Amino acid sequence: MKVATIRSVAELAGVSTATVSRTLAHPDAVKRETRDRVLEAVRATGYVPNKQAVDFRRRQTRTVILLVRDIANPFYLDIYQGVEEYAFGAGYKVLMGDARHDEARIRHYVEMVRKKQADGLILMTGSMPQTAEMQPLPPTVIALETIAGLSLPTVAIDNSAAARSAVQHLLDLGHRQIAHITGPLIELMNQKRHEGYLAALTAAGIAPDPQLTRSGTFRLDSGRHAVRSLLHDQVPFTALFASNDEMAVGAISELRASGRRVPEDVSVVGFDDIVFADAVDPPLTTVRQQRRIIGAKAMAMMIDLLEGRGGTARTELVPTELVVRGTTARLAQSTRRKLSLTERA
Amino acid sequence: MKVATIRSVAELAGVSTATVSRTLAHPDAVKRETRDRVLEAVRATGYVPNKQAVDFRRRQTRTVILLVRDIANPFYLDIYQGVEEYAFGAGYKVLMGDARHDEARIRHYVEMVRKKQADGLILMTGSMPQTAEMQPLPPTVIALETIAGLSLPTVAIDNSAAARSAVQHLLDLGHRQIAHITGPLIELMNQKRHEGYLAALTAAGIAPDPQLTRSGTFRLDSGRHAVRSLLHDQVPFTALFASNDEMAVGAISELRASGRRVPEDVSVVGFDDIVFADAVDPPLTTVRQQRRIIGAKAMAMMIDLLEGRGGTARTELVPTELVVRGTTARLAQSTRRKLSLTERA
DNA sequence: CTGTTAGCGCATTCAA
DNA sequence: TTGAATGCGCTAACAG
Repeated sequence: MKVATIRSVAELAGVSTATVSRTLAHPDAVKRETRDRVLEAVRATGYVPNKQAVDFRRRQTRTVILLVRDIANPFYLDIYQGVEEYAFGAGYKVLMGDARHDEARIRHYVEMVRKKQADGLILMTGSMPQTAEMQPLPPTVIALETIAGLSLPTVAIDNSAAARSAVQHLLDLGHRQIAHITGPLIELMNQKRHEGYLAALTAAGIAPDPQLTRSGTFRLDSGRHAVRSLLHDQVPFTALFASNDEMAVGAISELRASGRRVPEDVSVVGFDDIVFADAVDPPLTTVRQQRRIIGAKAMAMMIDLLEGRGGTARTELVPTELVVRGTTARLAQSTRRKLSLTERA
Repeated sequence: MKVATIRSVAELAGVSTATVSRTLAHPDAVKRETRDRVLEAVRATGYVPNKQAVDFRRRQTRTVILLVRDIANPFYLDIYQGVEEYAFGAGYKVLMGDARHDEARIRHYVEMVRKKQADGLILMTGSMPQTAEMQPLPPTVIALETIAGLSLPTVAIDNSAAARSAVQHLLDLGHRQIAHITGPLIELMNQKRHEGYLAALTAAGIAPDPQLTRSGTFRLDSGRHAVRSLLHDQVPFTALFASNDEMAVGAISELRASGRRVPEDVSVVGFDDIVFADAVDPPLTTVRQQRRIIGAKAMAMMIDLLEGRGGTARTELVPTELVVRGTTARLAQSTRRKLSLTERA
């Protein structure tokens, strides 16, 4: 089937293609009468401007790549939603790219910008190849990550403060022996969360016990493993802070398997507030990251960057929020007594 | 910063732009010596072909739109992964569009194909506006859905057989009073699942009790509501089949709240095998849909369609699989006795 | 095997 | 206010 082009419209309306173009882009630069004739011809032909040609001509793609660590992680879905929503409104498209911790894939997506398949890059990976051929960097915004050696517009949360509030909640409930399952500590984000944990304890006059910290991988199983290892080492604890919800869920499952109840015997706090945090039983107390807002903000910064309102590399903080649900409870007297006995023994 | 074009490469190599183009696209249609000179010039200039120009010239976008009902549903994420993976390998891009049960949004994404922003459409919505201006339809593949009045290449599962296997599992465990929480029955998919449920019962010589069927919305809460309404109506049941996992999780949570244990008092089977099916406690018995495979297959069909190996509108079935985990158990003697007493009373 | 030519569909000068 | 002319960057006839 033949698609109408600007030429066919121009011929039908008896004007030049330039006038058709103008009528559609700047209607008030065209005499009323001409405009009506053109619009009528547009209607008659069913003409729809070929966006590919328009974008080519304007040397823009109106496409942004959202590059994430792992596309299968629902966490990024919410981010994507925020990005897409904002982009949709502004007439942009969003391509989600899966980095998979694979340099080649990352490189591929960065290359897409050079190949004019996208205008910019929202990075949610912890790294980026910085070879010479990657220079200069495309318009880039970073979300929730930090990339060593790069200073770019960033939307972030205060990981340390967020972790601290989670641990403070446990302290407020009377807990003193609080374990931490961290994320991979190579990443600054996870170091920050651990710092927050330590800071909360220290501020409460508790000397952090290194035995209480176990490092995980963010995967559910690593939450299980961490608990198993804590129990194996017979480290007493009445509460546990996990640096993400999946590990928290894994931890709870392992605690149960060992005969401990949550929250009666052990309180658990997660991080992220993923979709299922509210659905597990009991519903998970956790630190909420407003992912859609984070996504939308990143896209907004991206558009600023692309459309010249760039400003300098600033960082915008999105607030987090502790959501108290069913996995945390006041430290029970009995537990407290039992533990003191254990300690004395 | 200036980007090298094919012209600059041609000048540096002392050849025509056509030769540069050829060298890159059909290397062996070029004399060895020339080729080397061109490649050297490419290296020297850091030339990368402008994909936008290439695609424009070839009137293709190498982009496919994956249009889903609700982008926030992690279910589609796995589909997306399958689609993206296959597309990545074939040099295609994938744009995920959010239909949100909104005709206007659907129309928008269908329009994108007409505007040459995408080559084709993978539909995962239950409907599609079929106004005159939407004709003719763009290259379209349907996944896991059926759209009334449209006969298009489709990748599907056998919903009826899958549901039947789930219910058969419950029958095998000795259950006779099996409830079904359906998805929205306007959709063929959900009718089919309900048919499978009925067929399994009938084949086992059980007359289905309409009271045991409750319709849900696929959302977690509707699982809760369905159970609440079953209990309120005092319909006895020892097992429950939910047409998706979220409703199953909601149902379990409500069963627990009412003092019933899963699976000791009530067995539960879900549908989908979403990421969290394995993480809830106890892990959910469910029907697995191989979503990545479904996605990949849909993309494969799309490419066939676009690249002319189209064939006719065929349907490919992807097998499902019952995954037995912890929420189903043999009907307990005690329960059986209690129920008979109830029935007699 | 290579160069010349001719667009793809559109937006944007520049003149009129 | 409008039209003619130009070219974005590239590929694909066609001729040589």
